Amino acid sequence: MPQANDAVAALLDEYADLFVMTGGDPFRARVYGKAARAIAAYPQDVSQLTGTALLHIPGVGKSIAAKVGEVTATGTFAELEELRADIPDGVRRLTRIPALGPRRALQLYRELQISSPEQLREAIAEGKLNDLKGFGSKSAEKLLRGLELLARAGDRVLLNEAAETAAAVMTVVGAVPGCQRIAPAGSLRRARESIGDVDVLAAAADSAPLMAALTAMPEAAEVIASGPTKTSIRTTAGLQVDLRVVSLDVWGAALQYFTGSQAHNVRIRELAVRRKLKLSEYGLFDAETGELIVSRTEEEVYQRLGMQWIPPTLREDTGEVTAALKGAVPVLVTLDDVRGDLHSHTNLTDGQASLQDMVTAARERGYEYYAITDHAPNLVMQRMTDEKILAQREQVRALGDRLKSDGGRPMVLLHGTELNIAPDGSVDWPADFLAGFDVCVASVHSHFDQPRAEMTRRFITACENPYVHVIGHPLTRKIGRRPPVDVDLPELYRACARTGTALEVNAHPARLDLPSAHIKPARDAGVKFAIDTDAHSLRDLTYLQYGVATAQRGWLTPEDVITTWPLERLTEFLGRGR
DNA sequence: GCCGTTTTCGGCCCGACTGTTTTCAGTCG
Repeated sequence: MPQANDAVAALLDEYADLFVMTGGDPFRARVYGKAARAIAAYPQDVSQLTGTALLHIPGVGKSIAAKVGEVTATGTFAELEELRADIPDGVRRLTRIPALGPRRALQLYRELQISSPEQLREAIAEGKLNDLKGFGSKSAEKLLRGLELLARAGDRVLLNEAAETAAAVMTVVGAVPGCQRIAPAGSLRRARESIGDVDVLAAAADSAPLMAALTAMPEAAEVIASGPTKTSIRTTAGLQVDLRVVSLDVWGAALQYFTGSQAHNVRIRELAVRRKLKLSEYGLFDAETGELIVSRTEEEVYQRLGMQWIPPTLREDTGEVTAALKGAVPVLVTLDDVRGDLHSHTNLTDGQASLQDMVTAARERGYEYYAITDHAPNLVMQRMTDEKILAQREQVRALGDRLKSDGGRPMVLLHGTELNIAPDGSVDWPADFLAGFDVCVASVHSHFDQPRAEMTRRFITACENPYVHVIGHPLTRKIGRRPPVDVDLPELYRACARTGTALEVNAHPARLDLPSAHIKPARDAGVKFAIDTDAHSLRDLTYLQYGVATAQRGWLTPEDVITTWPLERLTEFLGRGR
């Protein structure tokens, strides 16, 4: 989706937030938020659209279209600037603290002049909140926990944002004459769930024009450091980007070195030393003579150290070096292995796109099967009814039939739902109704704070429901924003393995849930996985890659992932126990 | 502010939970 749309959407979102803070009509604020999401998901660049064309975007009327035009012309709009003048930016950041919403954030600012998380922490420590109306001891405690979570997330960004920044840098720097190769490195290449700074490695005989291209980018707000081998900038979005340039003949050694992780590199270099070798970003050398042995490719470097090449997603020093020495590195699941998606939404509930558009986009991705799984009635805000979901089923069946006969790429449509796991483990519909679905994902959407024993019981009850096939976003965390639920994981894994219930690897970059660290233990307990996008828009479908990378970080092979299986085998899995 | 009619203004995803409070505001999904 066009980048201009993201920028416009961000401003509308900010306006909606500030508008709510100042006590504005919440319905009006909601319209801005809704328009922002629609614009972010809109396939055409809104800065290129005329006023009347803008009105075709759902939720955009005359007033918002005019603001979009103003943003295109000036980079902002007047009403937003007025609110910005009233409320410091830090107050909006306060609302990123879980349990602190817009109204109380503004209260903190108006009554105690608190305009940053740091100031809030101090105020709590000094007991200043004690005599503030509406804030009791529980509030202070909860805010402190929220502050901790926020601090841990720090200035790190989600994987997709880092990847998009890297892509922009690679497009610009890669186009400079003399740039022979360019690739992402660091934690981005390893696909960690959040990224502190973006590392890009390039090869060129002369680094100067590449560095100049980076610092000249309009997104470069600040040049932190600039030299012949490394240049660092901070983007307008506050993200640090490091560009390193090496000569092409040391590409492999440099890529290995800058990909890390640090722990992995330490392990590898220790191994080199024991073999009377020395490994650096410039190559693998004979430790005594200093003679260069290999440096051109990563494969050569690993091979000369007596081990298999290790996929970047495994380089965390969690057993991959030992495996590589034994020739036992698993053949990891790849994007090409994935045959379908079992979790997606349409605008029947909270998705942005129509059934037809989602299906068309899924088909273009080359899926063999694709499931529509809109929300179920117990998530009341979604207003789902039996009638609506059954009517959708008719549409899905009809569309599925058309796909078979229109001569296009074959893709089987599945009709499912995303159920809500109630605090007692029950789900929205009784067995006879659930039996009508091809696939049921069941997820926790509320009551995140249940004690471990209850939460564990809750999940196990859901697993034991024969109509529940997949547990969606199992830990329900949002990276940097909401902690995972407290559940006895080994118990959960045992229940999944016993009942043949798959755990989802939710591909959304804000979720990546089940988190990679938990995937391998679950796999070892006999659990199968579904890599799903949980797509709420056409763009979300492209996030599948992050789910695959997360699965790789969990050492998964295609055998472990039901969404890589042929339809026949998948169908058998979905039909078990009935 | 947008939408869809009821075609000119009323309704807008709705309910539960929490912590605070004596009846409810704020937050969340």
